[in-house]
Amino acid sequence: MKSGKVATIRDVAKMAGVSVATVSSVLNNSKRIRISAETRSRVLKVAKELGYRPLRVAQGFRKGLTYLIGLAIPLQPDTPISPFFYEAVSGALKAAKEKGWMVSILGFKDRNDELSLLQKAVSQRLVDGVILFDPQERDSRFSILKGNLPFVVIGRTDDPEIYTVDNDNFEAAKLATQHLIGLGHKRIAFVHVPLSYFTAKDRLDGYRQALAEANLMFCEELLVEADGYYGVEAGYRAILSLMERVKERPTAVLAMDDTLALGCIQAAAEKGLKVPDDLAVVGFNDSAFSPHCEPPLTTVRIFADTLVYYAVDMLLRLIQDEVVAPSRLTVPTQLIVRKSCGAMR
Amino acid sequence: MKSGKVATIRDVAKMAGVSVATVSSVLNNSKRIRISAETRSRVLKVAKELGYRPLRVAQGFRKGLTYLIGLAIPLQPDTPISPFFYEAVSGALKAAKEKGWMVSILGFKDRNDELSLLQKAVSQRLVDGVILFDPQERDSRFSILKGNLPFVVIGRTDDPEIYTVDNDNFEAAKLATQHLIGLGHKRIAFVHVPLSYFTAKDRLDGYRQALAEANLMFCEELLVEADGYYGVEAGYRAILSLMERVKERPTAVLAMDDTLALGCIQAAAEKGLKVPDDLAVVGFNDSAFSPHCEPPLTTVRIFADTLVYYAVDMLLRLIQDEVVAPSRLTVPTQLIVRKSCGAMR
DNA sequence: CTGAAAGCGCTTACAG
DNA sequence: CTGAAAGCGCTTACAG
Repeated sequence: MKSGKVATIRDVAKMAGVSVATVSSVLNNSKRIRISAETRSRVLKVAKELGYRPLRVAQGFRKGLTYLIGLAIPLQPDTPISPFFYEAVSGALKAAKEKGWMVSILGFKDRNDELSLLQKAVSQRLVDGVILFDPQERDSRFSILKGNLPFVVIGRTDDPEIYTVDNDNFEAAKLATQHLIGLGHKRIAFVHVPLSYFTAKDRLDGYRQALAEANLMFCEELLVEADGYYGVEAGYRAILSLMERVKERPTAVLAMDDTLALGCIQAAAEKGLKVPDDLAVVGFNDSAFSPHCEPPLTTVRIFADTLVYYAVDMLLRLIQDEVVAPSRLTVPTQLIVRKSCGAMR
Repeated sequence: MKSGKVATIRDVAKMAGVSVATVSSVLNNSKRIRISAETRSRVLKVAKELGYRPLRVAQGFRKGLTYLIGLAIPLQPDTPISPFFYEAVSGALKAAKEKGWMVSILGFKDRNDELSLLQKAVSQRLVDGVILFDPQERDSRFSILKGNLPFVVIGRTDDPEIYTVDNDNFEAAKLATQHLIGLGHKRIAFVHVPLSYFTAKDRLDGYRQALAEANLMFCEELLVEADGYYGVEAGYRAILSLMERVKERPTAVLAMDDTLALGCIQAAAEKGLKVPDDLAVVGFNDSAFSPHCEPPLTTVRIFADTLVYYAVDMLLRLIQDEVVAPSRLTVPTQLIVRKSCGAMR
């Protein structure tokens, strides 16, 4: 199972009767240097005959590159599968492939694990750059990377120097809320993750803006933070605790994720509330189960692949010291109306 | 955003007053060589002070390694999300991390794309080894890799020289079929992917074995090949076409994947058949939507993370020329009973 | 027990 | 237009 011997640049040079420098120049199309058409075609022919391709590690070593982009992704076995990251990988791969880079998954269990991973990525130069997800306020990941390893964040940050690609969370939440308002709802709960996450903050702002524009009162009591970050269980507990402490029940709920939304549906069923009649539910992410759960879930689709495609494209420019025009990109979202919001009656 | 200067082994050697060879030996704990405790601790101290960690590419280049494992994974934007691969990545990461390797996703669109990717992986040594999925008869991927790049296959193969880790498809399908037989079913349809895939072949065998042991007749007409490989649509079309051409309808269906099973449920609903009363349905994979669809899907869970964990572990031994005891490992599966099979009434 | 040196396979100034 | 040489940062025989 050991690898066979492969031709090196020296073999090609020898067989073509030129120097290794010439072979390298031909193969890399370096404009720095002009090669006669005759020499060029001879080199190309020999290279082809020998099946020669430059070793990636050798090139990388020489140029101080790994040709690897790292995706820092949470990967706990017990966590609900997130199609978001599957799509994210897909988008990253597409952008990387176009420029000859590869994608490596930097999986971590928790925040500390992520930090030590990034530390390692910096000190050992495991990758040429990193894509980060889910930025928070005073995000300690940034200080590890800043000045040491190029990175692009999926989401929004405070720091204008940081390159980001974000979906338009403000607009998305505003649209979803307006959709519910249009359906006649006045008391709309909002199930969110901690507001230290910019995503949560922005969606809350969009939610409030929609209420304000409709002249509806914003009620602090209709906000509830899911205790387990994302997940069906967390959504279940969140909406139940809200129901218990509130005098007048909400007639609709906007949840920051489909898993949270699903938890709300299950809690409603248990309380004898029908979805969407007694409680309209809208989620985020258009997860794999969303079209198939009962009732099918109205949700805001995030284009994770597009998001990450642009992020990796940006990152590769940073790595190659190209001029990167906008430091922050925004990708729109899409409201997918199904039955759980009650619009399809 | 450029990286700052990092200490090299030479810096450490100079500051510790030793040679680079000594620093390397200390840091790598090479037993080949004995270092005085005093020298060792001095080197360690200096290395720590300078925050020195050997550059991964430099080490790799020297040793002819990339420290990268490639996962050859299908990645079409329009394909249903497969939690299988998400779990697979998770398992690969775990095994790789334990031995200091990284995981790179080799994403491809179709078979040809995969072949050229593997070709590139070989000629440019993009990775040290590859994990392959979904083996077929006369699988052309093997000839590209054999003798050129170590690889382990998730699934079964004909070639005894190839290292494999497989879930027990025969037993899984047998158990699922027996479960349906136990529920009183005699006409059980089997929706499968092309039988050139060993997974399909083995499951068909398990299905037949269960029928035989229960003295039920095997009816060729109850077999149907999904035309679009996997996917809800494919399952939908498959079961409908079977229903049309068969004189007596099946009362149950075993589908090779949850997406296919879901398609069967939707087709049944359209035909006015109730699941599970008129048609019991069992799938494979325990997908994200399976607990949440209507009715919740009975399914055979595949432990993709375990499967790939062992595969990567095996692969790393092959790469490091360690003795690899068994060349083929089998991981059990688990039948998860929900409502779609009718056992929960 | 430790050091000096070779060399992994490339690319890139530098000569000519 | 092309070649000879340096060197990226390590590890590993080889001396001593």
